[in-house]
Amino acid sequence: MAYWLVKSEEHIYSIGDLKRDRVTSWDCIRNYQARNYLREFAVGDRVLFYHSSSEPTGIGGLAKVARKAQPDQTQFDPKSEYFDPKATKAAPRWFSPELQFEKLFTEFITLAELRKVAALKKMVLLQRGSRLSVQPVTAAEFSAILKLADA
DNA sequence: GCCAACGTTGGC
DNA sequence: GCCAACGTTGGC
Repeated sequence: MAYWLVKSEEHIYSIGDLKRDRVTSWDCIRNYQARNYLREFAVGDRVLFYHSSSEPTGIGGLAKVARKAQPDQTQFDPKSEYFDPKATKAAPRWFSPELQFEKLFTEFITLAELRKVAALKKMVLLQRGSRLSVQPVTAAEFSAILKLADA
């Protein structure tokens, strides 16, 4: 089983929204490295849900991969802001897995708190200038974060 | 709102 | 294939 972290701007789609929806298609990702990771998502993988552009920023809870990545439908829709004229149904460019709500942390874990944890020093999220919106997480990092969340 | 860091685009 | 210009992300 693999572990991941996905970022979402809180005001656009929050862990609370995922709790309400129960399941959502993780679409509109338009970055090749993130896309490559999304294609590695396997059913049952666990996902840390990170809020960016929030006050404070940090990890709000957990999700689980409910379905492996399928072609992201927004790339085919000329009316969508995420339309990609170079994508075709035969050769889709962008993919989206489905995420299922797992839990809301009772204690939101802020970025500042994450930075204080020695075991997380090498976490992708905490590296200088890390803007990637889909990131791999190691098993050790994942369990250190669960411990912080008391989950 | 600022701006550093990074990704993407496109001319050559 | 290089690289300058430009756009975006995201913390502060």
